Amino acid sequence: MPASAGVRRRGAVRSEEARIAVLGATGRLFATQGYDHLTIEGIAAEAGVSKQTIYRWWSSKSAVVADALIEDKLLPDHPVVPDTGDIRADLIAWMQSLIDLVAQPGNDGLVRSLVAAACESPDIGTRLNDALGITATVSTRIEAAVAAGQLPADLPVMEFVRALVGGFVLHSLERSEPAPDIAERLVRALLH
Amino acid sequence: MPASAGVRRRGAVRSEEARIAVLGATGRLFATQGYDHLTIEGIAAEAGVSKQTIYRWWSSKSAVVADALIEDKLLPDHPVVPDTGDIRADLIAWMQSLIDLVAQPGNDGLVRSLVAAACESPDIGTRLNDALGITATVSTRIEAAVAAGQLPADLPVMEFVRALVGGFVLHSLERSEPAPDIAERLVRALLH
DNA sequence: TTAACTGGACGCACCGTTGCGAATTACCGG
DNA sequence: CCGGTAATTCGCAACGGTGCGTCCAGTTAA
Repeated sequence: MPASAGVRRRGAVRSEEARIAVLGATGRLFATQGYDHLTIEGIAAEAGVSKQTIYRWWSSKSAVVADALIEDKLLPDHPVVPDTGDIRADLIAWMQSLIDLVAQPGNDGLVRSLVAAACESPDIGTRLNDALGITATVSTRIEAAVAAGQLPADLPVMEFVRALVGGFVLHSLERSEPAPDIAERLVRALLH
Repeated sequence: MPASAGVRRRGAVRSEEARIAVLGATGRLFATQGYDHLTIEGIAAEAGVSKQTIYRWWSSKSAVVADALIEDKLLPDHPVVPDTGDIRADLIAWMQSLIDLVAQPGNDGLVRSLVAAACESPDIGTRLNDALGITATVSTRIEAAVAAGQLPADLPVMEFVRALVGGFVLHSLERSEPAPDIAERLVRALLH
């Protein structure tokens, strides 16, 4: 009798090795080529796996990317918001580290790729938030500032975070020359 | 002798008719299918034009889209920021009309398509700003508010606009249930 | 004469699907 | 306990379809 309540399955079991290989290959190709040049056939080749194995378990390119995102195969470590008690300085420092991150060579198209992926699939958009933890880490810091009386109690935290991140995203998409004080200006636009 | 200083060209001249047809077809297909399902072959067929004619004058899909954007073939009329003297109310009204615009049936994927296009081509991102006039119309209103003393004199206007629009974009990408007071909350996140 | 146009064809890449043989794993009757 | 059978996985290979970007031939217009 099966230990679990699930119906007993018959036949070969899913290859964990193949699953890992696919997600790893997706991460590597995503990093080097970006989202839009990512292909199922390319992933299959890189992973040393048959195309059918991918189609059996994932419904689309965006589904694979979403899973790779969850398993942290896609992104380098992302900065967390510091908490020195000075909300403005903390946000500026965090924003600056974000900007430095995407300014590193090899990360040119990172934001672009992530946004493109989010455009294609509703899942990715929401999972991006969860996986990156951006919303979580920033909003807890904001709420702490609200509790400390540094920000008004009725501040719509969710929308504040969205405006902050959205400003960063638009800035990245414009690919303009990065003004050195852009982090400070962006935060000051929100905290005046 | 040619009137202009340019070297006299021989042979047929570029067909303005074909150019207009291409940009018009691009606008129609963009509206109905969105950016990512837009194809050169589809545009050629819709415009009643040979594929070669498109490739002769534009280098890529994004180039065609960028040109269509410039000629105002892509977007419905976009709202302008009112000026009642109350900056907060004006911004909320404007943001609400933006939200209503993309909430209309048929405009579901509009923001998504525009952002996807902006991801693919640097031109489109910057031209989007110019063509929509978003940056211009909002920032003049903001500057008026600054002049009226309703906003601090050292407010980074550019970044303020980016945060506002960016918040709207991220909200659109998430495709979540649109909270009825989202416009008011977004503006309040910036103006507290 | 020269350049732009149409129409059609090409090879290439990738899509998403299907069929096949081989391997793996549970069940079931002897 | 053992061997057969059914179910399910895998890899390999092919299919038709679509769009890409290019090229060529023939026609039309300055």
